[in-house]
Amino acid sequence: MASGKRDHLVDTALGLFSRHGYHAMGIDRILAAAGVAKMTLYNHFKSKDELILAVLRRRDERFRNWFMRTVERRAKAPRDRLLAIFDALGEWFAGPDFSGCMFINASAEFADRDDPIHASSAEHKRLVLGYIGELTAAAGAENPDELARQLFLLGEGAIVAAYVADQADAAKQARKAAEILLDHAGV
Amino acid sequence: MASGKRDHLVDTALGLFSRHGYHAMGIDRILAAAGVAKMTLYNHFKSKDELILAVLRRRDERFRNWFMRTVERRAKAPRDRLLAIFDALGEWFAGPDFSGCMFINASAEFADRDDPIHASSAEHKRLVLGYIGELTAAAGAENPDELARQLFLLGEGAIVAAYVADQADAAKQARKAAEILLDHAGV
DNA sequence: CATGATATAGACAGATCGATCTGTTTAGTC
DNA sequence: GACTAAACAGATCGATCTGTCTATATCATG
Repeated sequence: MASGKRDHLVDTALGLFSRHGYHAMGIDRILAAAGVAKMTLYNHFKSKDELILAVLRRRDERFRNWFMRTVERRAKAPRDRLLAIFDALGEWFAGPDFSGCMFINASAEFADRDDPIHASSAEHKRLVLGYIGELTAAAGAENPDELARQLFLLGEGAIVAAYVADQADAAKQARKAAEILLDHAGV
Repeated sequence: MASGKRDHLVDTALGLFSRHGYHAMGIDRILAAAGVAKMTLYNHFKSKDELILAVLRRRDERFRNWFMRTVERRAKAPRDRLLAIFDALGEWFAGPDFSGCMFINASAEFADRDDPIHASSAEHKRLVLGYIGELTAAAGAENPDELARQLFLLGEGAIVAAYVADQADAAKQARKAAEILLDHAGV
């Protein structure tokens, strides 16, 4: 087993950063929770920031995998899949430890646009938008890119509404708006 | 002048928290930037968290004032005012030191929903939503609350897209989507 | 001028932070 | 059984953090 410790460390950090934020969660608490020695961390990562980057990479991979699988399991027809985006979001929001989007939160704490952590978050959002663009193209929308961007805005807005403003049914509202946009786009 | 120092301190902290985040910005740097002694801060506030709360109260007051004035100056007809929401957002995003929404960012750093800072952010969003609801009601929408919530989602999504994903024209896209929703709502 | 409120500078306490270092133990392989 | 790589415990470092304290200075008002 090359580095099961590293994996375990990243997993533990993922949960703690997600629930408590990046600055507020110190490495000592992460190490204690993971049952891992400090030098093990610094053998695998140069710094806390690099651990955060590894966490974000894993979160991006897992989230997009889950998201795409859920959307494609919930619906088959292109239009239904575009609507299933918001059902998936609703499922996410209703989870027991929903703490907002780790990438939005990371950008909040690492405000400098040149910061690798901020850049990594931007890339994640770009990839999510790209996936929505695949769906709108498959649905034969007249302007698939524009439709994708508008649905993307509804999705991000729903995340904020659910997390910041505590609107439990934000995903449902976003879905209703999405239906109107889809109708208008002839999808 | 009862407490010009207090005002100046809150103003200085507002700019620094906005640009660098809440945990990353220590009080020593705020005090140095404001040219104010540390005891002056602790005479006016019990803690850093209370300074943050004062900053958020001021930001809420200023932002909503600016937002409502801008919307109402840009347009007179109810429908046009609903669209002007997104012109105002675009103006905000294009500003020289746009650093996202201080309330979204605050919720990211103070994740606990019971934290007064998180609660204050939720209240701000509720007030913004309420204002949009006034506009949709004035526009005679069939279901003004639902329309308001959907426009609100587009606005929040645009903030995230502009800040996290670096989409400079997010407000323009949101406006296009809003037009479709307004048409559909018979406004 | 005197007084009392307010602000000042700066040292200080105590905790915590990220990061480094040393030396030991464990696990797997030749 | 010997060698090696990895993880271990834990001391330690310098920096930074919030918050407290003291002693001095400023200033408006009676």
